[in-house]
Amino acid sequence: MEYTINKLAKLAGVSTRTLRYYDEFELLSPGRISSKGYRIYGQKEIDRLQQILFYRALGVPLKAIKNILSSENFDEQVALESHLSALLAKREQLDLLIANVGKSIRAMKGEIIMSDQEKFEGFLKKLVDDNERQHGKEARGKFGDEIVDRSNAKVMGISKEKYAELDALTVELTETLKTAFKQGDPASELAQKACELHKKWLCFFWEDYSKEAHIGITQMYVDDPRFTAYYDKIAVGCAVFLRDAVLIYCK
Amino acid sequence: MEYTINKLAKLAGVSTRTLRYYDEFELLSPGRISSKGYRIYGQKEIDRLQQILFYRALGVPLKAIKNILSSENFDEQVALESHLSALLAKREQLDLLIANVGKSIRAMKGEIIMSDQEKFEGFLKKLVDDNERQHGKEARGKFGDEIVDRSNAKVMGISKEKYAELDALTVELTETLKTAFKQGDPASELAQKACELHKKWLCFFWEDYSKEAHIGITQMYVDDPRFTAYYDKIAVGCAVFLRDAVLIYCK
DNA sequence: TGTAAACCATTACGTAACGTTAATGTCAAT
DNA sequence: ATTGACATTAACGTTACGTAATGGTTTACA
Repeated sequence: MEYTINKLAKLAGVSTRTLRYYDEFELLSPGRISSKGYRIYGQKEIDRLQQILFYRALGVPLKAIKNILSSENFDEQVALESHLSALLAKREQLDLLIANVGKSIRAMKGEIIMSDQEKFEGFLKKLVDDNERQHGKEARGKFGDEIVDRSNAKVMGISKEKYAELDALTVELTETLKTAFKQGDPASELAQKACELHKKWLCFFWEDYSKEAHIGITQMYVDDPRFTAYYDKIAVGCAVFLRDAVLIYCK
Repeated sequence: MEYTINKLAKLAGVSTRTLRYYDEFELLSPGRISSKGYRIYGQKEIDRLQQILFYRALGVPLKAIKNILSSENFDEQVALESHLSALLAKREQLDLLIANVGKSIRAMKGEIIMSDQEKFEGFLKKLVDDNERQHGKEARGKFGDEIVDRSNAKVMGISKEKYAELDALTVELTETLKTAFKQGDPASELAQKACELHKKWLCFFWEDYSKEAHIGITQMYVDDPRFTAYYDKIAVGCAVFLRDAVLIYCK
């Protein structure tokens, strides 16, 4: 089967300009030229274009593609197989980005807090592993493996409706806490109500609730600058206030 | 936390040139300038850079990113959510490419033959959407939303090793089915083994396996010309053969 | 058989998003 | 006081095409 430039362009989903450029660049020359100077592409060129587009989709520069395809020891099968693993790697990278966006959405909803580093995790595949591991370690050190694992599983599998519920709860908690903080007494009724809401909020993530863990996590809000920053966004000193209130609540 | 240009560049995994360019382009200006003219970035800028890189990763031109971020009614949450769906679409595109490469490898091994059109399928995203949507619709009609949704989720989350496993399984299934078909008896041991392999293959995508669904889908292979074509590429009449074998298998 | 629409060609300037180099000033530590 | 890492601006280079402008060719059809 032979194709003119337009036919091939449509088949492959590229512009004619691209094909002319590839010709000029000597990356893909037409199989033959018609009597009036038209470019005619044959089977060989189609297959080569397929290869080119494969590599292009991977972000390989045209110059490099040229080298790859013209190298003496170019084994199509090996090339495709390594190509496949490159694509799979790219997908992993993409999955990371997706996870990161999901995380950002949850962060915005106030469900979690992201550190500056975490904010770029999706872009830095290298750093990710270590980061994640370390972050996990921290939390694990304080509350044990099981709770974290189960809470993770719970976050992952949360349903749409649950999400909305959680969202509403977050707003209520924030508002209550803000008002209680203004009054200034951690033992006040409102402050204790905030504690209850906070407990409910935690139970979205925890399989088992315990007073010790509740106290532990609010203490962590105070100790860890990232969490402190988050609660202090509501009002400066709020993290400490919440911890004090929870200490009374759990007494 | 404040960052100099180099610190921020390392944190975010971009070059300092890029940050200076973004400044010049008025896409991301430093929060303040030191007495000696150094760029100093603060929290606000970090968050903005994160947004920028998100969109950049999607291939959105900087000019457009500028518009998006500066638009009056820019709702971060909505933006992130639409962003997420864009990423998911991108992954679908990538999955298609991966499938295409896998196909090419098998084509090279002489197992299948690809038409010129098929050779470029992975690159034509426009066709994908319609296809995918139509495909989804049909399957939903027959098995209900839930199974499809869950199976999608499963495909999405498939890992590298799992993919290799699936690929190997596909090859084995094809070979077994081909041989069994040649013998001609849907009740034969080999045909029943093909059914078992097919079940295993399905379980890669299905959360819950049931005999009814198994029979249903093989019937669909017969009813839907696209699927029929696929299985008949192995051998003409193969779709019917598989359905008959599965009817016995599930009896 | 004429003619418009569709398709082919080359030439050439435009662009996006930085990379790179050069020339020079600043900071921290020895 | 020097050294090396880091900061600045200025300006030209690069990649992979897009987008005219200008003109010849093929095809459809009235």
